[in-house]
Amino acid sequence: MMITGIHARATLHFFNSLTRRKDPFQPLDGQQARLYTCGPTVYNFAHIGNFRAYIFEDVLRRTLRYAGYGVLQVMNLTDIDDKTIRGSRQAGVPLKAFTRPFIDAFFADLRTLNIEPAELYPAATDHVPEMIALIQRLLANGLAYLSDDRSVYFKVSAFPSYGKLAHLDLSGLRAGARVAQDEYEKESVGDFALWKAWDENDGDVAWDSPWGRGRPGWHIECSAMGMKYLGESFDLHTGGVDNLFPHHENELAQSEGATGKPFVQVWMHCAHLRVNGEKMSKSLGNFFTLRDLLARGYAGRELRYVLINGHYRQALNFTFDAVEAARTSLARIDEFVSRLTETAAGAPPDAALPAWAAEIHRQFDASVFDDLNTPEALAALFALVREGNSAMQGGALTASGAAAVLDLIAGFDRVLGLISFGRRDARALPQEVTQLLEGRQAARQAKNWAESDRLRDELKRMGWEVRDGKEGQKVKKL
RNA sequence: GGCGUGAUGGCCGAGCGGUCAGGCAGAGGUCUGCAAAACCUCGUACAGCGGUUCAACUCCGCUUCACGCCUCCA
Repeated sequence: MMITGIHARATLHFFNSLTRRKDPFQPLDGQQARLYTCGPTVYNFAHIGNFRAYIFEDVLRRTLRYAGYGVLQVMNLTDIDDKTIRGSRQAGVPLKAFTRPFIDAFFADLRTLNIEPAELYPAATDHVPEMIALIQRLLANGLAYLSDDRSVYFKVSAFPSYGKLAHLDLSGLRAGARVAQDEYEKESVGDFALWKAWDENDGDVAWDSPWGRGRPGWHIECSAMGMKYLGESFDLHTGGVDNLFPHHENELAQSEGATGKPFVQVWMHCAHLRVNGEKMSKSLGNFFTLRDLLARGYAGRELRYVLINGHYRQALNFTFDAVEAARTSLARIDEFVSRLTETAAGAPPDAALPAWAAEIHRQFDASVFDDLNTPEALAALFALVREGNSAMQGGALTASGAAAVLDLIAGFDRVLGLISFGRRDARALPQEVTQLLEGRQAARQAKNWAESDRLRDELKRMGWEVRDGKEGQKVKKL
């Protein structure tokens, strides 16, 4: 790929939830971005709103690589939590057996959406010792305490900067209904569980610890696994906005409380996907899983297009009209790539792009490097489609020029991930199609338009679209 | 109540103090036997009211409406 490498040391800007500003970004070690992305809780199929976050993270890691950085990404699998435990008990199977199918489905869904795999997918169940060790550090630092029921809580009042990520002042926190049941175990309402003593709802999901049988709290999982694989300080931590508080706030407090070092350089959060103006969520029940949408005949890349057609920090309203529009838009891009490929005819790419393409290249890079502005990047892509088609139509694009533009578009797609997957391979035409085309060719030479149209209709019924151009008939599988 | 986000043309969706977002849909045109594709042209869009400014969709204030977080949630 020609463009690889020329972006080395590109200046990236990301909006940091911690500073609430767009800040310039550099990996701490100058080379490799270490990225922690909160993964799925594997008690059910993920929905398209969840995938908005995973696609945002995918665009992030692709952009980092496009910019010339290495990426080490960790995405955890949350398999210890109230819902996975409840599910496994209801199903009457061990926890690992209960979560396995949802983990498999999750990975299948990632492939459907052309989401690049992370380097590591650690599961909470495999990291309980690390979590216990971290809790011990917090106890030693006076930031945690053991309650009467042998649970361990984080002591928020002992960590003065608590609330700095979510920008919340918890001094006025009032006890809500949910909090009340634990209240007399905790010293303060804002305190949260690091270790939960076993209770009957946990069944046989329990681990031994210095404090007795029990299980880790949700937040400690990400701190422990993040630090294990990415170090005590790393570059980027992402998730949906609803993770900002309490989850990420707690993670930050636990991690910095244990190490005394800054935990994460940049926190990034993507906005919600809405349906009918409301957040799409499992608790509201207004969600579509990827499977639901595939069953309706939509393709992974069409959904991916819809999800990157809006900026990640802006709420996005999911509509079927938008998916239909995505389908048409993608067809136009595919058509362009085909024409370009034909024009290039295997020629080696020119060293320099045509001037118009070079300008679009600049625009594309500026867009994605500025806080992942994918809508603008798509606009640049369409500018390329328009200018390129125009140039080819006017015979102004040489084979080598077309090859160079093809390389450029392939470069764009390293970030967007829309073009190079989900397209049907060109296959040899079936015998009967070839015959009909030959018959049609003869009819056309005889200017027998009625017969020509009839054969075109027949081919269409068989699922082949024919177009007539200067070079003769072109056929495409519908 | 606290913190925060948003209101852009039929739909989706960027953006900036002063020449264009972009896509889809629609209208007209070029090309074509026709069709398709492609290209060209076409929309008095920036919630309302004030203010700042030579100039505001873009900055400030207020109003209205919508959405999110405030210990399940991507």
